Amino acid sequence: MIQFADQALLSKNLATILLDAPITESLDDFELQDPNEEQLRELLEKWEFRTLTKRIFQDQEEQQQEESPIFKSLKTISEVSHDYRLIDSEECLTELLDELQGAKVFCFDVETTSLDRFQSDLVGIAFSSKAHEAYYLPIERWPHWKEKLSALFESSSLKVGHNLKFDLAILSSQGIRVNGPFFDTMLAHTLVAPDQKHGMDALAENILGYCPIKLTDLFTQSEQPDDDLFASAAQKKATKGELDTSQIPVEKLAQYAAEDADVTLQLYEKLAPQLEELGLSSILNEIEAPLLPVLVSIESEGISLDQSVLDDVGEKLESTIKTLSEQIESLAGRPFNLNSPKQLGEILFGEMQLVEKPKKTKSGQFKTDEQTLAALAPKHPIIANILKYREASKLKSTYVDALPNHRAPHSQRIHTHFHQLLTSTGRLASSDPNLQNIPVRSEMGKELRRAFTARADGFLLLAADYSQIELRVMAALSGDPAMIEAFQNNHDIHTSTAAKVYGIDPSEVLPEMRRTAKMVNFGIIYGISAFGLSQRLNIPRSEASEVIKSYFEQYPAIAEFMEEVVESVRKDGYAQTLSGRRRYFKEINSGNATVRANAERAAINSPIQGTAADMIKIAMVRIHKILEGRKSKMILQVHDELLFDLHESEEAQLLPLITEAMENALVLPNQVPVKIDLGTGKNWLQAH
DNA sequence: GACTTCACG
DNA sequence: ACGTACGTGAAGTCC
Repeated sequence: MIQFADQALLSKNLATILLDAPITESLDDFELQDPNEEQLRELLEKWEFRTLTKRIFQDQEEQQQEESPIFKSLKTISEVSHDYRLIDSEECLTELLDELQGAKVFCFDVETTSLDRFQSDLVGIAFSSKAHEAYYLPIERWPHWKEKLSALFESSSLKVGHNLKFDLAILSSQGIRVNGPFFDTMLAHTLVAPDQKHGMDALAENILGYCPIKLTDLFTQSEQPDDDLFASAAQKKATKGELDTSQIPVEKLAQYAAEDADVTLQLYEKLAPQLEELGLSSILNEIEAPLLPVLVSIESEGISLDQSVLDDVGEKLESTIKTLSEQIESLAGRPFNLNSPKQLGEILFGEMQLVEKPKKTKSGQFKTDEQTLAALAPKHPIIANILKYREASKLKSTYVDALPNHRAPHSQRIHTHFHQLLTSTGRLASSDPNLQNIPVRSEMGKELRRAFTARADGFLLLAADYSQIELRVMAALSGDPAMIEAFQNNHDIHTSTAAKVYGIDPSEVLPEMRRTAKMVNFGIIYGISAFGLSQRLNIPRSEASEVIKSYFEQYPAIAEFMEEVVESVRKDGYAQTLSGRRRYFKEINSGNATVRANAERAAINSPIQGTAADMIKIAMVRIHKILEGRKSKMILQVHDELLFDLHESEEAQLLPLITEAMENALVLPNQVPVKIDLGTGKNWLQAH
């Protein structure tokens, strides 16, 4: 029941507060002068007690005022009622199970001692299947919790959670099998509003108008629970250590955990229809949600790292770095920090004056990137040494030195984090460590791939790559007959392009021509410009223009496709992949030509890169099912490649199954075939 | 924390 | 006249 002491005062202050608030829809009808009780009630229901008090408190804190009348009056408003229960008896547990087993949808949220998925203990699990109602089960008090709950997790109910990858990882490490379907409110919100924040607190406030208790607040000790809310806000930065939830009294934690589960379920109820309205449900239901357990599995498997290989490569790099530093400093005439682009720029262009007018970066420093330096190589021997130093130094610090620190204590393997919807195109991203940018292009860099090995004797690494996937996607989306024909006849696409562009027979294509054609093909995917191409190929812009013109004459449908994408983004505001994944471009109609051109290139690239991402994600889901119950495991995804720890006994059987799953994950339009290259070996280098 | 550079697809 | 290839993450410097 909502009550308030001084209606007039309350409404005035509420209006002030709410005008700054993100939820404004209900304010349109809000009569500021004389709000009636009904309107206030509506607002209060939307915002709830804690959200309001938080805002008022912040306001008061900023102005360093005494406790305001509004503050006092709000204390008299009762919270929107909820029923959060600590499961401390068999009766209560039975009640939970009865309720959840009958529910088509329920939400759960695990509480742990740490955010590290491999070094945290399970403390408790909260459940909710109805708004404003939730249960919290403390693991400590239920030694046989697995037997009690396993059927629930294996049920076919829709499992809702926020950042489910974490919860699934924790439960999986406990040996609990959790069956889908899943609905992750974080993923859902990322699809619905990619530019906003997706943390639960942000969502609770922006979507539900509700401000949940912060976990950090539970650590502040207080004699009077009533004052916690206000005391903790004042000292919110006081405690920022380990968030070990097992240190919190169970009754307190129960309220927090239950609230999270409750809020998450309420978020699901809001987000599911939004997703449906935008036509994004199938992306979540058919691709991203099924991918969750696959990523959990990949991350938990990890990959073996052979330290002796790293040591060998590291030693070589070390001596290269030492020799080169000495040579460079002697050529420069004085010692300086080789790792500082600023200092290097001053040496090369300030002191040595290698060029008339050196290129500058945005902030006015001398440019010293590889492209700039490579052009200066003939001018002075120091340049070649600097480039070699840069390469060695990069390999040493980013890979040789850093990778071993990521070895997990429990497995001695490397477990990357995959970010499912971080990118704007739909690709995965990998971090801590990033295993999607392990060197392969340079000879020295390649050697590092020998350090990534099969898990044990009897296993091999299998690399399965999509061949030219983005060009195939572009051929399919554009429907260009010439490019489609090249793929259907399994021709080398760059040679074929060179032959067309130069008007010669494929047999007459010289390596240089093929190289140019390859750059053009890539350039097209990136939303080509004559300037960009001329830079990469080191040719005059006029020449680049000619090549592009000839390209579009040979592949007219590709030119049309590019225009159509830009046109539809101008009209609808977004580009989409074959599966309907969207990316919005608000700058597509910018008055600034540069900004607009950037948006246009990104818009052209999006459906291509994004469709390829859709395809491999679907393939991963399919392959994960195929591998169920087998020794072989999927262990990595690198955009167009999947890496497996393959048991030798399963090789003959699995290779065709994996190939089929990848080839047919997403059927491309216009009969464009999809091709897979396979390779095996004891390490990642050999597997290619 | 911004900036620069460079590893990958 | 302007200033671009698309998408990422990490390490190092420097303020």
